[in-house]
Amino acid sequence: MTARDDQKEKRRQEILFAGLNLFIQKGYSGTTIKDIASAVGMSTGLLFHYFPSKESLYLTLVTLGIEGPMSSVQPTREEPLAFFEATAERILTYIKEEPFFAKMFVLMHQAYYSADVPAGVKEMLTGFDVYTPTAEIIRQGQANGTIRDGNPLALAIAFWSAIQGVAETLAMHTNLPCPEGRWVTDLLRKETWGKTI
Amino acid sequence: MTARDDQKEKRRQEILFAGLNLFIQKGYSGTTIKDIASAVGMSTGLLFHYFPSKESLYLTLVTLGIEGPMSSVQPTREEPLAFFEATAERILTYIKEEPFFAKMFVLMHQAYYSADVPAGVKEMLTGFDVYTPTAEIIRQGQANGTIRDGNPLALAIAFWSAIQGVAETLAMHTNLPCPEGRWVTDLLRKETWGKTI
DNA sequence: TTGTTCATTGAATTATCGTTCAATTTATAT
DNA sequence: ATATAAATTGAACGATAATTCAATGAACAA
Repeated sequence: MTARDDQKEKRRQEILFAGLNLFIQKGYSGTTIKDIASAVGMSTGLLFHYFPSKESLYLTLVTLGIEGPMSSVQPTREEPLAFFEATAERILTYIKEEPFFAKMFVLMHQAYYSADVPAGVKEMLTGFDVYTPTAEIIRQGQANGTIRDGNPLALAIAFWSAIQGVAETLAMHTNLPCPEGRWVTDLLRKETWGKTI
Repeated sequence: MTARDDQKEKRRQEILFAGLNLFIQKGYSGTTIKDIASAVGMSTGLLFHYFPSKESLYLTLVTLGIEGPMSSVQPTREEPLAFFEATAERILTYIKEEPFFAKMFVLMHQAYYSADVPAGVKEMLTGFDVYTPTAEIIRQGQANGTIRDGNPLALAIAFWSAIQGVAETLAMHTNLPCPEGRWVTDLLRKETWGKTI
C-alpha cells in the first residue's frame, strides 16, 4: 500500500526539483514538459500522470515557495536595523547552504515579475508585496536614527535587490562565494561607528 | 531616396524597442513575433521584412547593449572606492533617467544568464565576465584600506547584484523611486568616518 | 494463479509558433 | 501617366508544443 505510494511521492519530488531547476534557467515558456520529463528520465506522457498540466506543476512550486521561509517579512517590534541584519543573515545563510532554497527564491522572483507565467500563478501572488512592509520598517529605523536618510521605498528596493541578485547568482553557480549579510545591511546603516568589522 | 529609408529606419527602431520591452517582460521563448508585430502595429509577415529572424532581432539588441555604457568596467588607475562610487552613480543615474538604458541592462543580464536564448547570442557573450575585473579592483581597495575585508569575488557579486536588481525593478516599474549610488557603494566601504551623509 | 489496479509508453491530436510566399497596395522615378 | 520598386497583408507550411489516449507491462490482492 505504501510501497508504491512512497515511490510515487519520491517521483513527484524529482519532477518538482527538475522543474525548479529548468524553470529558473529557461523560464516558463522556455521549459518544455519534455525537458522536465527527460531530466527525470520518463516519457512526456507519464509526467501527466503526476501533474495534470504544466501550469499546475509550476503552481505547486510557487505554493511551496510561499509557504517557505520567504514569508517572514512582517512589521516587527524588533529594533529595525537588527531585524534587517537578522533577515539578511538568515536568508543568505539559507542561500549558501540550501541550493534548493536559493532556487526557490529565484523562482518566486520570476513568478512575481515575469509576464511569462500563467494567469493563475499571478492571481495567487496578488497582494504579495514585500516592499511596502519593508519600507515601513525602514521608516521606523530612520525615526530611530539607525537607518540612513532617503526615500524608504528606494532603500527597500536597494536592500531586496541586493539579496535577490545574490540569490540569482548563487542559484546558477553554486560554487561561487556567498556575500555576507552584514554587507547588505550596511547599505541601510546610517552610521558605522558601531560597525563590527 | 531618404524619405522612405528614414521611415524604414524609424520602423526598425520601433520594432527593436517593442522587442526590448517584451523580451525583458516575457523572456525570449515567451515573446512571440506576433507579440512584437502587434505592439508596433504590423502584420507578423512584415516583421520579417525588417529582420530576417527572431534570433537576429534579439541579437541586434544584445549587440546594442554591448556597445552601450555597459562596457566601462576595466581595471583602473583611479582610487578603487572612488571608481565604484562613480560607476554606481553613473549607472543608477542612467537607469533613473533613461528607461531604455535600464531595460537594456536587464536584457544583457537575461542574455548572459538565461539558458533560454539562442546559441548564437551565448557565443557573442563569451568572455564578457564583469566579476573578475571587479574583484581585481576590490583587491586593490582592500590593500588600500578603503574597501572592507572579505572575499573579493563575493563583494563583487554583492555590488553588481544590487545594481542589477535595482535595474530590474526600475525597468519594470518606471515610477518607483531610484536608490542612490552612494548606498550601494557603502556595501563595499570599510570605514565610514569620512562618509558624507 | 488469476484478475485488478497502477505505471509506463508512444503515437495521435490540437494548437501555436517561426517562417515563407504569392498577391496587392502604395510610393517613387521618369 | 506609367513603369518600377518597395511596403504590406494574409494565407500556407513545417516544426514543435501541450495534452490525450489506447495499449502494454509490472505489481499487488485474492
